[in-house]
Amino acid sequence: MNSEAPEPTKAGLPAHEQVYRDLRDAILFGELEPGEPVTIQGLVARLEAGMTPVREALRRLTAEGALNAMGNRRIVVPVLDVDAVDELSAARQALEPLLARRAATRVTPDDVAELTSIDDRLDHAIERGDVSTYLQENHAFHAKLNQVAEAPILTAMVDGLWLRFGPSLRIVCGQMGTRNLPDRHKDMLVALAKGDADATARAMADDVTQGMDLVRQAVPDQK
Amino acid sequence: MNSEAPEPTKAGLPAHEQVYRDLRDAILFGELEPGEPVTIQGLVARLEAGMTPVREALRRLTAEGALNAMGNRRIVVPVLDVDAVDELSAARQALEPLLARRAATRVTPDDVAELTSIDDRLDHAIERGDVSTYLQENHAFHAKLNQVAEAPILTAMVDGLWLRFGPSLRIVCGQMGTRNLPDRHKDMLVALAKGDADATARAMADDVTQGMDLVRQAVPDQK
DNA sequence: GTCATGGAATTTTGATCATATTTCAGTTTC
DNA sequence: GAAACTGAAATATGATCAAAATTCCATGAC
Repeated sequence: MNSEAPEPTKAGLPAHEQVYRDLRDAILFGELEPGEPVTIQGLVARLEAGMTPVREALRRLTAEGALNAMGNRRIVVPVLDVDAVDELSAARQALEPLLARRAATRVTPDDVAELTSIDDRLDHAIERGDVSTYLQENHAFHAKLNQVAEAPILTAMVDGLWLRFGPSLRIVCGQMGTRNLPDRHKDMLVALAKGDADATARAMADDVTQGMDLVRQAVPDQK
Repeated sequence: MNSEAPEPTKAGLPAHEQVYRDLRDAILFGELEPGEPVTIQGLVARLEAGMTPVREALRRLTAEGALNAMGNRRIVVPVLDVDAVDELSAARQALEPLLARRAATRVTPDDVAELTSIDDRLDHAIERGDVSTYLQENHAFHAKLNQVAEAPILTAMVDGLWLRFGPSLRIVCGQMGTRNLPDRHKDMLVALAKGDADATARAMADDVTQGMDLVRQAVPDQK
C-alpha cells in the first residue's frame, strides 16, 4: 500500500470538471438561491479547490445561463422575471415535446422499467415531503428520457434551460412543500410503453406547462 | 509621451472576454475549420494572451457547443455528421421562426432600414464573391433581428446553434463560392415592414431550411 | 442636534501570470 | 505486439496586481 492520498477521490476527473458538477448540482437541486452572489473565493474555500478550476467552472456555468455575470465582474444566481419565465416556457415547449417524441420511437422495455422506477421514487419523495429528492428524481426522469431520445444537441439545450429555472423552482417547492406537485409522468409512461409518439409529446407539453406555472410563482412581485 | 504600451488596446475589456470574442468570431466566420484541433498553447501564441484567459474562453466556447472537448483533454472544432445537422435544423426551426414572429411585433421603421442596409451589403458581397463578408452580413442580419425580438434567452440559444454550424457553413461557401446562395431576406423585410408576423415567421422558416440544406453539403461522405 | 451627503481609506474579490506538476500520445525498444 | 520512454501539452497552484464595494468619518444642511 502506498502512502499517497488513499482518499476515495471521486474519479480521475480533472478538478475543473468536478467543481463544475458540484456547482451545477448545487444550482439544480437547491443549495443556491436566486439573487445569491457567487464568489470565486467563497467557492475556493467551500469546495477546497484552486481558483483556476473554480474560475473555469464558473465561466462554463455562466455560458450555459446557469449563472448571471453582471457587468461589474460579479456573478449571481439568476433572478427570473416574468419575461424570462415566458421565454423559458416557450423554449421548453418548443424543444421538450420534440425530444419526447424521439424518445417514444426509440424507447426499450428496459428504459420504461427504469423510468417507472424513477417515477416511483419520485412519488415516495412527494409522500414524505422530501423536496430535495423530488427535485432530483424529477430531473432524473427527464434526463433519462432525453438520453433515450439520442439527440445530444437538443438535450444540451434543454439541460441549459433546466439550469436556468432550477433555483427558482426550488424556492417554490420549498415554500409550498411537495403537495400539489402534479406531473404527467404517468400518462407519459403509458404512452411510451405503447410507442405512441403523439401522446408522449402531448403529455410532455402538459408536464412542461404545469412545471412552468409552478416556476412562475417564484417571480418576485410584479410592479 | 510615455514608453508604456501605447497600443490601441481595444476597450477596457478583461483579457478573457477579448480572447472569447476573437475566438468566437474566428469560429463563426471561418478562420477555423471542422476537425481542426485547438490547443491552448497555440492560442496563447496566436493571440498573445496568457493561458488563464485562453483557458476560460475555451471552457466558455465548449459549453456553448462551439468547440468539442474530446474525452482526452483535446479540443477540436466540431465535425458535423448527418444526425447533428438534423438536430441543428430541428432546433433552428423550433426557435428562429418564434424569434422572427416576436421581432415582427416590435420592429420599428429604423430597424427595417438597418436590416435593409445590412441586406444590401450582403447582396454586394455575393456579387463580388466575397464569402467572408457574406457570412458576416448574413449573421448580422439575423443578429439584428434577434435583438429586435427582445428575447435574450432564446437569442442566446440560437447564437449557440450558429456557432455550431459556422465552420461547416464556411467550408461549403468556400467550395461553391457565393453563387447559389439563396436567402429569404427580401420576403422577410416586406413582411416585417407590414408587421405581418405569420409571413415573417414563414420566411424565416424557409431561410433556415435553405441554410441548413447548404450546411448539409459539408457533411463528410456518409459511410 | 440630527440626519443626510460626499468622499477617502480599507478590505474584499476578481484578473492575470509564472511556474510546477501531471497526463497523454507517439515512438522506440524488446 | 506490448511495455517502457520521451516530449509536448494540459492541469493546477499560489503570488501579485487591479478594481470594486464597503465602511467610516467629516462636512454641511435643516
